[in-house]
Amino acid sequence: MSEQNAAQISETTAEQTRHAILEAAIKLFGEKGFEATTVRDLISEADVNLAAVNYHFGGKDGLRLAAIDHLATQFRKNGPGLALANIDRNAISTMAPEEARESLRFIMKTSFQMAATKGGADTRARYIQRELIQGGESTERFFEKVFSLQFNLMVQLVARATERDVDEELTRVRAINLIAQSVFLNLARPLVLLAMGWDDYTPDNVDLVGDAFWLHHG
Amino acid sequence: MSEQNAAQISETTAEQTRHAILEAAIKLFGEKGFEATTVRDLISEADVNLAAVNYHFGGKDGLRLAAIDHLATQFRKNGPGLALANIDRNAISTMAPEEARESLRFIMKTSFQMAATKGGADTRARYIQRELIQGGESTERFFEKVFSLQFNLMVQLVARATERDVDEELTRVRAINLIAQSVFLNLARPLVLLAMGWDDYTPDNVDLVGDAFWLHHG
DNA sequence: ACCTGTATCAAACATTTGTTTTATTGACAA
DNA sequence: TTGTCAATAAAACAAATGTTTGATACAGGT
Repeated sequence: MSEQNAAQISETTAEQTRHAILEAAIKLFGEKGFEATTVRDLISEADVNLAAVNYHFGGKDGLRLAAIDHLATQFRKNGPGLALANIDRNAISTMAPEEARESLRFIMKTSFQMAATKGGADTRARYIQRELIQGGESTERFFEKVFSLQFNLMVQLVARATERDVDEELTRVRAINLIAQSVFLNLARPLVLLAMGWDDYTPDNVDLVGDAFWLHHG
Repeated sequence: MSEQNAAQISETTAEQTRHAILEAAIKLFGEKGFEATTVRDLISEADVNLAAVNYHFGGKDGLRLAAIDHLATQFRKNGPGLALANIDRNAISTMAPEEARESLRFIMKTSFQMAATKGGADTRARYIQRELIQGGESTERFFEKVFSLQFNLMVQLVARATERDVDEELTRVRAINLIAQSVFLNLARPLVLLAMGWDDYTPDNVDLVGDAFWLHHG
């Protein structure tokens, strides 16, 4: 166990810096965007040495990809996956439309609430949503690691809610349009606050938004 | 008229460079983002001298604001405002719900179609949508110059479609959620294409999307 | 005690980036 | 022709940025 201990101990302290850098990356990339965030911003936020980013992640671009993986792990545990986890996946195919709609509304409210609430979850969500629109490798990585699974569950629920088939493109686009509403309200927060005349997303505001999503079928 | 002519002629050629730079800015800011676009990228795209950006707009930041103003003008003529223009604004308040819904669907289809179709309009839309999420001065500028007017019309239509009051916050959020769907499908195009298994927004795809927006009331 | 390899640190490096400077052009008026 | 002034062009500048280098600390194994 000797060499394991050696590895363990050194990796433990190293893991702290790795973690600090990843958290800083998610925070700053989410707030200001990837290009606008400098390596010196990152190491200042994480309180580590300048060379640490290159040493541990091979560079700024490497950090970007590592941050997605890091986030994907967290996201599966604490993200909207949590809301989806309460749904019995095997039961979806036999759900009544009304029940599927209720599940969808619950998921929408919960995921938006988590994303909009201050305290870490919001910057994480903001980072993810920035990557979504970026295109390129990071978007593909995020899609397969995080988005794909949950999206398919949404599609199944929408299919039941609208009494249509899961394979229909219309069903899939409708699922996207549900996600769009939640994402936009977070990503375009500055504009939404202006349009609503709000100063911030208060609990009351979040409640109201949760009831305003369009999700009935036509 | 002598000094006017002098001004006119020189301003004419100068206006060409101004215009070329503005178009390049909208294109590149939309494609890559503001920070990721260098002044040298811009002058290369516009085929003008390096100093031209600073000479005409005072700097990269000045160009950003000027591009919004430039876009606001075009947008009022050729943007979604066109779709809204077909609606008799005075008639909205007495519209039947069904008629208001039809108007909304028409606006959604038309504006998405224009934004998704290649040929200039798409990069313009992408630029606008990037500014929306940016925050800060540019977002405020865009909100008051472009978004505000059209948003209020949407609110009025949603109010009629859902038979609720224009002053209700629920009505306003619902209007935002309509816009969200169209914006997201354009802005998150890389993700949407992955999720749908599409290569691009073909006319058929655009048609399908146009029918998939959620806008019935509940 | 000595060696080994990982991790951290300060300093420096090579580019890139936004901006400025200086010179030149070209059109129009006198 | 000559002078004037807005516009353009090429070169240079200073600051910022991602990355690399060489030295040092330090823990664990021999």
